[in-house]
Amino acid sequence: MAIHLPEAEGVHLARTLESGQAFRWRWERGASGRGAVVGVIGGRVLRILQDERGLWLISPPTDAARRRLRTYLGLLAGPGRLSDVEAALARDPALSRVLPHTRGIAVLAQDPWEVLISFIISANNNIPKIRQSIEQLARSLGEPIGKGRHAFPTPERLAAAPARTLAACLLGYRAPYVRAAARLVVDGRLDLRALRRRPVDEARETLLSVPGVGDKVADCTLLFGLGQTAAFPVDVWVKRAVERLYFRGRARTAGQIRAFAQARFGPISGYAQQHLFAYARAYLGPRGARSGPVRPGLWMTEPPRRAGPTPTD
DNA sequence: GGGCAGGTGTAAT
DNA sequence: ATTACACCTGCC
Repeated sequence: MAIHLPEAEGVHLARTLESGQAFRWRWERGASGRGAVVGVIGGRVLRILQDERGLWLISPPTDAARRRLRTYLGLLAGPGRLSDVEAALARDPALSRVLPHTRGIAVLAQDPWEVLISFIISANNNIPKIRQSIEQLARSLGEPIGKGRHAFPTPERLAAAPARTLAACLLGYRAPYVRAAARLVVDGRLDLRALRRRPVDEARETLLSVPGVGDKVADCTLLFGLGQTAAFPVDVWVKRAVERLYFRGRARTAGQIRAFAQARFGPISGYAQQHLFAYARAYLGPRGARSGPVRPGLWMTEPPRRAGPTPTD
């Protein structure tokens, strides 16, 4: 029998799992949020569902899995209830117009090792291929865990993988980065669990020393893997969104965008980033064109009024 | 086919 | 400190 998670009220499962934080979830019937979704958390296969009555853990129906899921959804740690975070964000005029279309995006608390490698792979790549590479990595190097799924590869397995195996995962020029990162962990020179206890700036500097990790990947690791909800990863989409919503469409550097967001959103910058990313993906085309929805997400409703939120300054 | 895709490393100002 | 440029690979 499925287990209900009343504490997940306010979480929009489809928006959360399709927000580009995690890459290993698969919908069983379309991506609309109807139907169950299957993924891997902590080396276990979980099947979950959200309907009008709430969020359900279908399998395995155990208390251990329930705790695992609750942690994963960020319902334990974090800056507070999702609705409180969103209420705070809604005090921002631009975000107040975005939020009705993006509400319910949780910031996941994932394994920092998996996040680090996944986002090294994400660099200059596209999402379908990122997913494919990660899944292939799991199939070829990860422990089988049933239902045709595999755990994310351990640092040891990844560090020891032959070059041809990584090539077969279509990592391309990122393969050496992935292997080097794995080696750092295996050698004990990169302790991701210890990073969780370090000040955010120090953790960031450490991550930046890892091959293949720049500002964006470091911030993704901080936000999705190390519980640093103040982190604000700036990718092309978020850059477009912020330029459009806050700088009248004028170009800004990624550094300027990041500094702006930190000052404006503080400890919940990461949540703001998720909403801005979702907004941009759904409504902003390449180079911030006003051509309307480019990829109308199935979970999106109608676009924001007219051409979208207006600049505030 | 040149450009793009959730950027980063490197060499050059 | 800032700015070009190349880059695996698949897709348009």
